[in-house]
Amino acid sequence: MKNLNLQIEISSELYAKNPNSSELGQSIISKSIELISEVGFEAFTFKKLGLLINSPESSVYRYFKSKHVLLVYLTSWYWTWTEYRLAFATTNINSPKERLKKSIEILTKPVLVDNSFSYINEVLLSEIIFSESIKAYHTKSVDEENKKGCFKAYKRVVQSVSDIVLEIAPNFQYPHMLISTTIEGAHQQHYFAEHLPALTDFDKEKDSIYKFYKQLIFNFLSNE
Amino acid sequence: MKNLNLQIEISSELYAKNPNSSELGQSIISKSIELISEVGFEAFTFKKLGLLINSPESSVYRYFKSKHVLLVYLTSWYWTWTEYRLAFATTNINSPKERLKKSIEILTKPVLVDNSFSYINEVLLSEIIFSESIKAYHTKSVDEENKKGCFKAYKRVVQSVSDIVLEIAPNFQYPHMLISTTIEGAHQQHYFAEHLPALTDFDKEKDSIYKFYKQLIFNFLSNE
DNA sequence: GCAAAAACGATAGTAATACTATTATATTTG
DNA sequence: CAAATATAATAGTATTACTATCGTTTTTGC
Repeated sequence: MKNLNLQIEISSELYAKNPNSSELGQSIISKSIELISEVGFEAFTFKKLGLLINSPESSVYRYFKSKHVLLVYLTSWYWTWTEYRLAFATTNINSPKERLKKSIEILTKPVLVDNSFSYINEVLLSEIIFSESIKAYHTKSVDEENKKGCFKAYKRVVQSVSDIVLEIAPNFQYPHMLISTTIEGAHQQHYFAEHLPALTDFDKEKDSIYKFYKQLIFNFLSNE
Repeated sequence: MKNLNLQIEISSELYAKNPNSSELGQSIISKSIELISEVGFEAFTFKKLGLLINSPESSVYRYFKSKHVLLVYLTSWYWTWTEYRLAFATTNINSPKERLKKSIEILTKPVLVDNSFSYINEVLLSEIIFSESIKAYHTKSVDEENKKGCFKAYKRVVQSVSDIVLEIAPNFQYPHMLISTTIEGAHQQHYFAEHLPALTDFDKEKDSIYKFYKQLIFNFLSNE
């Protein structure tokens, strides 16, 4: 996967000027990932970003019309990239159960190795997605942005994994619910483990979140 | 429950001056519920609230030191109230499965009837909790606020339902995960149904979210 | 290799937000 | 009824999230 030279293509709705098209644009992306993961999305401002990249705020605004749109861009990048990861992990595997298992792994475990997809640190990006992505669609402008297709990549991911679920249990009524519950749930459980441990279950072993959702899904489907 | 004259007591960490102690305080609470559910938490400001209650911003600040603290107060009120609802719904029922079922109902269905707990509109409040409560603990100040006990009521709710789960399956490893996944998941599925339907499953019947989580939990436990 | 276009940097400015501070008036309460 | 407390009215501040202008640099298309 490292050397395929894939281009993650992001819908032009999500930027004013394609950040992939210039050095400044690329450094806006890579440094904003660092800055958001450092200070959180609330405290992240284009002014601070400007200082980091030695450019004025106004230059950042030429690429993204607001910090919110930038976050939506980052989530879209992440889900497009995750689509590829899912495709690679499940291709050539016959057993749908095996494919589902691999998919659950990808959806519930944070990324640990930076494949260095060009200028993007995927480890930090996945941390941002896990802890901040909900803010990308929990706004008053969801409907409008959804119409413009800003969340297509995420929806495709949910759809493709739901399709595997339906291979295993063709009459199952809630495939999308099950998968979006798993994705969002895993993100939150990671957050709880770090900040509100009373809401989760303390784990000596690292993989308890993955194990929990794997078991949850397979138990559910086996009783269908 | 209506006529018990219960007082929901909220920890004094969550206000500068107890809003329950004066007319102004009570109208701050009731009108902020209306305003937040109307314009969303982001667009909610103490200035707009001041206009609604015919008082200056500065008076609101005497009760709550920020709009964030006010949101935490509202969620704390909701979970304290929900604790009572759970207790009433499950008391005198021997079967733990029956108690769990009733609890799931309370946790996953939005409130439809305003019991009119004094000045608080519980229907609107539950809508706020379903769509905005995540913003109360997804901040950089979680740890600090958690230490002060701001999220105790929520944790007690998760604990008490987890205890029922453990009655049914004493060796189950993930009771808190299961319950917090259900609570947060149900909230999100309601949001998805309204704004991002591709992430959920379209329902002719109204109760599909409740049914989904009920089935999820009982299938999980029956395989233990 | 040069003109036109595009991108960028530097700077200024604005409306709104999230508060804080001050003081005078009204209300409560012991 | 005096003292304490609560409230209203008003002003002010730092920060945020932008928008606007303009001169300089860089890119590009011929």
